[in-house]
Amino acid sequence: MMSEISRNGATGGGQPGRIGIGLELDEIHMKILEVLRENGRISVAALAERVGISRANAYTRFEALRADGAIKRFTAEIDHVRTGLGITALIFVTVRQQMWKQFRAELARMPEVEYCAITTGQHDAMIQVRVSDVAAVHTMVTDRLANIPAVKATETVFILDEVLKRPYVLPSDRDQAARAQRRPTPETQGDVPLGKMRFVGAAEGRAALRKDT
Amino acid sequence: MMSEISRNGATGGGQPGRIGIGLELDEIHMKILEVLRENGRISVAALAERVGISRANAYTRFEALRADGAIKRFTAEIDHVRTGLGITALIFVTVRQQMWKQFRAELARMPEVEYCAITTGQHDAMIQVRVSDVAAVHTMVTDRLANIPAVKATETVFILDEVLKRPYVLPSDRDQAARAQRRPTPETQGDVPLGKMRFVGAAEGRAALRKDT
DNA sequence: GTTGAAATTAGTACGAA
DNA sequence: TTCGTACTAATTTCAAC
Repeated sequence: MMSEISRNGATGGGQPGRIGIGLELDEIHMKILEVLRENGRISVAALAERVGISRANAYTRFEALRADGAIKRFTAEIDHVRTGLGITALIFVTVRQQMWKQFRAELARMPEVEYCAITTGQHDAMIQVRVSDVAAVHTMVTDRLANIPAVKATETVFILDEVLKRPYVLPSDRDQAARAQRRPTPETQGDVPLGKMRFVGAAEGRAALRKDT
Repeated sequence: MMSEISRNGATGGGQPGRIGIGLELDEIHMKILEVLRENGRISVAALAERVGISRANAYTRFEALRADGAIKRFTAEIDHVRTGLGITALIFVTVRQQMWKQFRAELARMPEVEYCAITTGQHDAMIQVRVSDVAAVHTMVTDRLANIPAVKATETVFILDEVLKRPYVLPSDRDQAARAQRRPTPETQGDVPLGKMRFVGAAEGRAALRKDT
């Protein structure tokens, strides 16, 4: 039902961290992942053909990727609107320090939470919830989250539209985007003042896009 | 590579909207989705057994769910750290009104973007990116996003840890959480001041959890 | 909506390159 | 390692109930 997933170690960049433990991923492994993220139910035989290796090899690599953990699981993407959970919201949570364990434990008891990440910045965590109506969001925030001592404050935002959702990003995508990257002149930074990445004041002229709460 | 997905219509709650078009989802359909989101590669035969229906019935329903769009696709969940994309960041974007089309078009050209949602609140959109190191985030924001005229401002936040990621939330989960919901007293709102859901000031005593930019 | 049997396909094992 | 083949087991299809 729930799953602990890899720590990022956002300081990263330097040490290889957990990378390299287990098998080395070559180009063919990446190709396999590429196919599998688009069609998780493809047969290994068809996979072998699309990647250009023998069936036996495909079975070996497929199993290796699974055993190594590079492939964590296979899943079905579901249309939430069709299943009656058409409302999606993001709740930014400020957590009392040293009460993280409790916060995590409570999260596990909330099935409407699809995703939770610990973030830098103004808040400590972001959770994404899927519910049937806007009232359920309010209930969730005021009744359930508010009852967790670890939660100091929240800020809720509704998702109006999910524009893009890629199955899973892979490094090989970068290569395909190489040409897309060649644009007028990289030096010309346009008219957008983005020197610092954080806390660029961004509250102006967006009176629209606001229909709730 | 990219996929347009369902509009939420956050006003929701009232009209059934797109729900009901196509097939009615009964309890068994939900059970099927439940199994499939956890194990997208299970055989239909095994699925039938776990759900408690005949194989022929399972095939019929499986195909119906696929055709109807309730199941959008099957995908493999990949360990990003193992594939070399260990850094995850959220970029909140303020978009110039009436330049949304351009913004979306540019998004499609950025393979490092895994997710993009249009939100209410302080910003207009949130995008999630996966890259190999923190420098790549900076490059992405200053070189690529800054060059899009539609982008007025951005605010970047790093994800330090992904605590929870459910394959896909279903309404049936709510039922299982019914008992979890029974807690001391729902009226006792604890010590958290959460009357309004939005813009509860949340900048205090979180000096830690900050290692970047 | 179910069961059971045929046809097809998937998964395994092993020797050769 | 990877490939090709033969073998075994399982799945999917299609029929009748």
